[in-house]
Amino acid sequence: MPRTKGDHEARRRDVSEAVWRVLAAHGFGGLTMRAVAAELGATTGLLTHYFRTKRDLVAHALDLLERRTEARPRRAAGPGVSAVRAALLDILPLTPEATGSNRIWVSSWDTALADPGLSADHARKYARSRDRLRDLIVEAQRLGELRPGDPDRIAAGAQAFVLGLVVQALLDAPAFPPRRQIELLDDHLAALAPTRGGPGEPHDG
Amino acid sequence: MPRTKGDHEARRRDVSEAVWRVLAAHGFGGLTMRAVAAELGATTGLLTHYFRTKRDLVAHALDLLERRTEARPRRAAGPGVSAVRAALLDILPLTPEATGSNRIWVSSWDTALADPGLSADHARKYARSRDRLRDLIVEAQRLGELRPGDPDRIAAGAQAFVLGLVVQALLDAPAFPPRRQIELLDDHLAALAPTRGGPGEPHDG
DNA sequence: CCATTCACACAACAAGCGTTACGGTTATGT
DNA sequence: ACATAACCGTAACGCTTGTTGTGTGAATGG
Repeated sequence: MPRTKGDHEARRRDVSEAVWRVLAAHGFGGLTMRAVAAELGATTGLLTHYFRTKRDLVAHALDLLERRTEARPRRAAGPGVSAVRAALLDILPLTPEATGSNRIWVSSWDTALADPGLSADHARKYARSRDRLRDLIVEAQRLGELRPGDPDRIAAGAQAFVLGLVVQALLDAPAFPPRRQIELLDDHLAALAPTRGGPGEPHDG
Repeated sequence: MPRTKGDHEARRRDVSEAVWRVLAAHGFGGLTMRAVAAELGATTGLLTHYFRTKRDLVAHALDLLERRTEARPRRAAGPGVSAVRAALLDILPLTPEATGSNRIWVSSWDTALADPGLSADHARKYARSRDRLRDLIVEAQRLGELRPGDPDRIAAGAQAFVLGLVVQALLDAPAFPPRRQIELLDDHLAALAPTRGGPGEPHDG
């Protein structure tokens, strides 16, 4: 019975992608039903057919963006500090696609800060990311590629650094081209390297 | 002739402070003329009397916030790494007032990213802050309290770190109380300390 | 003490918003 | 083939928005 065969969920994906494009271009302040519909080459009738309310529409778009970001192909890397580096590189806006995603997340903070529920969602999201990073750091420490120290703190520090770098790169792209972002990330990692001759050498047992 | 004597500029300050309060509470998405007027205990008639348009109103409020932030009393500190630490501590949301200011700036990124002109304003602002930080870092290096290395890069790294920490602290206040923020900042600075026995010891000339 | 002028409340405006109702078209199941 | 139901364009709704115009009261200058 459907005009386009039963891929109801595929249509919702199309709509969400239009939401992403509008958000990346005009932010939450410019996100209207009509703008999304126009971006999709359709009318608001389509939108309300697939989403009850604007809130649902945005929630689905952000949820899908998060899951897609989480499921995207990751940079391959050996264990140790190399894996930490790869995980952090995966966050930075080094490609147009990553730039778009990051733009959306940064923009979403305005709405999130005004709504405790959304703030909690974001907090959970970043806490999970921090935990994953911590595991990689523990492994790198075990291999003696990172100096010893509370891995939770090192993870929180690295995450803060990368997050701030994302913001800088978005607001001042010319000053933070990919090469510079990578350079700064490597500086940060170098500062976490084991001190030569001090504690933190590889364990051997 | 004025009802309240000629402090035209003082009234504009009052209005701007109401804007700050609305922004800190409801973000840019909740910033309306009526909301500002209500916060002020007045009507929109007052607002339009002092500002031609909403754009002017917001611009003045943010401009004033920036100047006030820049002119506020700074943490006293000796020269060297202590001054770097103090400058970075001055940015973090360690007090309710600093939390409010940071909330506003983070929220403003949504609007800024959608407008190249505003993005450029922000870029200039952060570049200036980075330059000031760089000067402090150069001095700390000269005193042998910071390891050698391109001071511009160290400044950019420290600024990114602090900026990201601000975001984390705002979105997840329970996980980042003042003590934890300071702890993480000190971790970052410790990682920049001169390596014992390596290069970077104090010059004596 | 009167004319003037600033300060601001009040009310109205058009435009744009999210949302709802409806109707025509099209593919499917029987 | 026919009934059915999903798809979605069209149009209207009530509401909120930024902005404008008008009017009133208070303070001032001559």
